[in-house]
Amino acid sequence: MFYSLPCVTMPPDPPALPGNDKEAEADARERLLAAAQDAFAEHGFKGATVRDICRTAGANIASVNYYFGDKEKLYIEAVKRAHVCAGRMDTFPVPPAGTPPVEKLRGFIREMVTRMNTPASPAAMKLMLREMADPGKAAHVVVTEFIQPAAFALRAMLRELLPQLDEQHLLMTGFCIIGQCLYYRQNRPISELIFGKEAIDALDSNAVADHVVRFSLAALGHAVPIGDATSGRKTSARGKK
Amino acid sequence: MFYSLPCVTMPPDPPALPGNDKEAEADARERLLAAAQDAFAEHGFKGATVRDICRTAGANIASVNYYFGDKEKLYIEAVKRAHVCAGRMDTFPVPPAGTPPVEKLRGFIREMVTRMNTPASPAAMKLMLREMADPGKAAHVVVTEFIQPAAFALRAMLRELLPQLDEQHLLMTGFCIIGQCLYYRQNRPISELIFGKEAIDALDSNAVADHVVRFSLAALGHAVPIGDATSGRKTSARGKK
DNA sequence: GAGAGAGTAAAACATCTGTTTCAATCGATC
DNA sequence: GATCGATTGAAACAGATGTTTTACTCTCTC
Repeated sequence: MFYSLPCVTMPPDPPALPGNDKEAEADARERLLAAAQDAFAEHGFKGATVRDICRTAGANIASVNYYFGDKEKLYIEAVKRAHVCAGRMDTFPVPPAGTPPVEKLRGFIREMVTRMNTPASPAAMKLMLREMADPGKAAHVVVTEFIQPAAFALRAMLRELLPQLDEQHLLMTGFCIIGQCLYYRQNRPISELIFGKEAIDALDSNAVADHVVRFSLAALGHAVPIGDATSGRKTSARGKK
Repeated sequence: MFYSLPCVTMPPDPPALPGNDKEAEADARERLLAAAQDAFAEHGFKGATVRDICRTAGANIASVNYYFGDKEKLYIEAVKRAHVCAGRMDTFPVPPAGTPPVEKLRGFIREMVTRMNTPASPAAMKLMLREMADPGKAAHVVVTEFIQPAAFALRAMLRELLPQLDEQHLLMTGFCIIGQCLYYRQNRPISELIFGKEAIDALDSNAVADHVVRFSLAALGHAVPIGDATSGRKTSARGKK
């Protein structure tokens, strides 16, 4: 199992904060960022108010101007911080050389689903998803540092796995996989409304990861299809191709 | 091909509007709803302003109070209207009796992807997706009338197709399929940022539908896996089970 | 200890936003 | 034509919100 996280797994300390060797009280700037992250995640950019953020952070109204300039710059910084807290996607563990393509893909999907469903910081993940659903000024950061590396890694794996597939179908295949990974978190509230909160809560994160892996690999012909004998864990099941 | 739409395919006239036999000018209430739909779709509930909506609708500020009471009630009505414009999911065409389960599923997925990617009213779809991503007071309507029927229909098909699967895996399988259907529209802006607008625009809606169908059916063992011989269109390819 | 500079506190500002008020207008009915 | 109800128009209101200003308090340096 090569995908043990080598990077941050807990909400990390403020990354490389100058002069932050204090004991208990965090920097005001850092408190503002943390409060902003929560508030923006919960209410969006428009919905969150700087007054509320400052109150939560125990700082004065003027401090957001002092440290960040204005609300929007604070927002962008909060998103940047969130993408670190949520676990940067470009820090995906690299499988050891010689790992079979199918195994690489399996590890990737598992990692993706796991990170989505049990993020180190739920608020950070929520904020990132919000920015993804409605890209604004901060989307560039999220895409460049968080998503694009993962997307390109996935595409490389698929190309290795399906060398005969044209670009467009390769792209769509990646979307099919990512779509599944994103669904559970992106649409969890709605799923709960449809099927009831209990039914959704009952879904174990590991079981979801396993299922998405099997579904995707089966679609690619590298696992036993869903619904077949329960031992559907073998890698290259059918001797086709 | 049984899934030709029997219901609305164009932005329908205001449904059952009392005394609307006029020629050109629409009811002020209807103009407000239309403008609100666009504004809320574009900027969200907080971001859209009643002043802007009224200006677009050519109505007075007081009219939103007069016709709807307040901004939130206008929002709810706009969402209700949107879910009609976007094509109610409970109006899915029913396949003729005796249709094989696989064909039913194939038709369902195709219909779903098509409706998502080429909606009658893009703004309406955008507003619905917004409400789904961040469920508020209007989510209940969207879920009950738009999504739940489709979700239950899908689950019934899957149960018919995979009778030996337990409830949880049935649920997850449905999520895997819906996740793919939703991805392209829900994350189109981000996809464009990652791979470039041209690459995404180049994806034909029909090709996407075909691909999602094949990916899903292959995962269920009812189509040739992705990457196999290009003739992957047969229904029950492998002679297993 | 004086001075400088970083950080904080409280108030004020200007603008925007949802909502309300109240008079004016229009159209049909008696 | 007068009356009544529905609808519209313009202005005003009250509150919230992002931002700025100004004075104050530390802490560190000289």
